This record gives sequence, structure tokens and C-alpha cells, in this order.
Amino acid sequence: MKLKNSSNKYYKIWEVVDDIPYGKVATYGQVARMAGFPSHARLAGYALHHLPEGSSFPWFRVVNSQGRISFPKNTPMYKQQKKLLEKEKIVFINDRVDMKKYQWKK
DNA sequence: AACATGACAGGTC
DNA sequence: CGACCTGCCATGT
Repeated sequence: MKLKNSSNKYYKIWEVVDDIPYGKVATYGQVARMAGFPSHARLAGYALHHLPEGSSFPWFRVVNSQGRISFPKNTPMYKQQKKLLEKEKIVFINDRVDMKKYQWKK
């Protein structure tokens, strides 16, 4: 992965993601805004896709604006993320989490 | 440089 | 609720 000059840009995003507390979730757009890149939700998604190796970031606490997991249903990643979230007492209803209840507010 | 793609979001119809 | 469309931006070919 390219983390030489772009690492700075992604760093803020990873930093924000790392701040999401247990049992809470944040949206890609929210993470981007908090990192200082308003309306750059895609960048957040891209940054997560290219996480540093061996990183133990709570990437699974990031879902899309609809409270849905941004992976096609029934893919390994989808299941893994859902499992990790449920382990934090987050409840899924129709493959979606209640953002009113679980969205992280800072 | 041009074009396509992607772990997005907000709006319209 | 779904099907599009538009704005965004980094990457890869």
C-alpha cells in the first residue's frame, strides 16, 4: 500500500476511527468530517480499505449513513464485521443498526 | 492525460 | 423503498 505521502492524509482518518468507543458506530461521512475533510466520505472508505498492515483499528465500527454494513451481504467481510459489532452488544434489525441509538456523538 | 472503479452521501423522482 | 444522478477524491490501467 502507498503510505508514503498519502499517510498524512489517512492518518487523521485512522485517528478518528481509533477514537470510536466500544458499542458505538460512526458513518464514513462523519469520520471524514471529524478528520477535517467535509464531504469526502469516499476518502474515508478508501482510507479504511487501505489500512496499515497488522493494524488493530476498530474499522468495524464504521458503517454507511443508513446504518448498514458497506459490504455485500453474506460475504466473509460482511459477516466478520457484523459479528464484531454484535459482540459489542450492537443489535441488527433487518441488517441495519439503529443509528439513533448507536451513532457516536462527540 | 483519459477513463474506470470504489468499504460514501445527499438529493430527486 | 428503489433507481438514478451528482459531488468527491485516490488509485490503477
